[in-house]
Amino acid sequence: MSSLDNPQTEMPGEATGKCILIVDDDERLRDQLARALGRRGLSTLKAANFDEAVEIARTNAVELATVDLRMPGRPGLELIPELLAIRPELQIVVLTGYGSIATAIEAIRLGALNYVQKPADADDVLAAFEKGNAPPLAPAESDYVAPSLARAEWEHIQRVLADCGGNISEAARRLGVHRRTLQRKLGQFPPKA
Amino acid sequence: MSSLDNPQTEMPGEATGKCILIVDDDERLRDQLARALGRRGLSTLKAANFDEAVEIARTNAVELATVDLRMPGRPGLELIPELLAIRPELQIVVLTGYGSIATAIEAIRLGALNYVQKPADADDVLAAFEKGNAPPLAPAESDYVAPSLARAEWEHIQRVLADCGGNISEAARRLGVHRRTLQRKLGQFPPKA
DNA sequence: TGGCAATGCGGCAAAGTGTCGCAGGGCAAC
DNA sequence: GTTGCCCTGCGACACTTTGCCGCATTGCCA
Repeated sequence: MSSLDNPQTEMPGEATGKCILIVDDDERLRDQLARALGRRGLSTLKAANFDEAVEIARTNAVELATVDLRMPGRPGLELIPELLAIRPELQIVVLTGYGSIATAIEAIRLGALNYVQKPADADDVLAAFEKGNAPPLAPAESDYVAPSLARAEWEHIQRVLADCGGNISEAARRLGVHRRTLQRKLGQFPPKA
Repeated sequence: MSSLDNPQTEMPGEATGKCILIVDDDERLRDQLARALGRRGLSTLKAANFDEAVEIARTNAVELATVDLRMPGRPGLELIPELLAIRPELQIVVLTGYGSIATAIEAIRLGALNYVQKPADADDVLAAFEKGNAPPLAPAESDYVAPSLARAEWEHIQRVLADCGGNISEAARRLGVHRRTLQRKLGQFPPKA
């Protein structure tokens, strides 16, 4: 258990040393992600909304960006072409709470590199940049098999919960289940498959 | 209630008269879709796998195509660049049983126009072609609200069931629930939201 | 300091689920 | 034909989960 095999603090990857802009309206998530990415050797910049992001992109030589879809003001989807207009070489990964195939497609069409659903940690984000740069047509066969009902339910719960900033009561309302029930479900293990 | 407003048989759309290639290994679904599209004024061609699709694309002036991801032999994802190499103007919509964001992104990267999950009828497919041709970022904010747990479960069940060709026993196995339970769930109403 | 909302947890009736079994239908091999 | 296999629908029953109550505690904000 030496520090050698600790992916938390030592990440090879091509991203090391690059400058990344993190756009998210949730301050806690933003700071947490920034800190984690900083620990992996990236230099980080933060923006809470459309205008801040544009301003920072104009004045800093950012190379990577993560963009939250849902923000007060103009949505993250609109930010993608805007950022690309400023810096055409920018690699953008969309990071969203509750993701849908429709918005994922939109994001890719608009020039995003990849699309990640919360909850996502720094490693997920970095992996998304790498996968986005890899040549396409890699998808594993595992993508072709449907998850079990329990698994699908758990994933959906996690997404909505992340989208509610961890607020169980709010998530329960959105999910249309009783708070007590959600609470009990969360106490269970994540189903394997 | 005149026949005027019957979308089943009278569809305006720009697709009318075009030649569409339907690639799907499930003969029943393929024929059904072909018939429905034919009724809407398209001329249809059918293929059951990679090789048949390539052959038909070579010898026919197809303008549109729907491609199933999962087929015996080479998967539909690989078919996309192959078809585009033969006919660069071809507009391809991916039609898949159980869809994931990952494969949707791959499909778009590979040049597909859009991505539709089964169960999908002819109108869904035509709508996908139209949406794919529309400029991005027009619509869609409605995608931002999470479906209820019951709704999400129902949608997942429908996808897997479609993927199993309507075979309830098989779907139950894949979903990890008892056949009797699936049977009971299917007897319920589709949840509204 | 008093609302207000969120959290965790106990308990209980109601609803849902797993697991039997049985009868019937379609289909391919013998 | 008939044997075997798998699918389907449905009834019954024990067991689990859910909805819904309550209560105590915590954090926030005016």
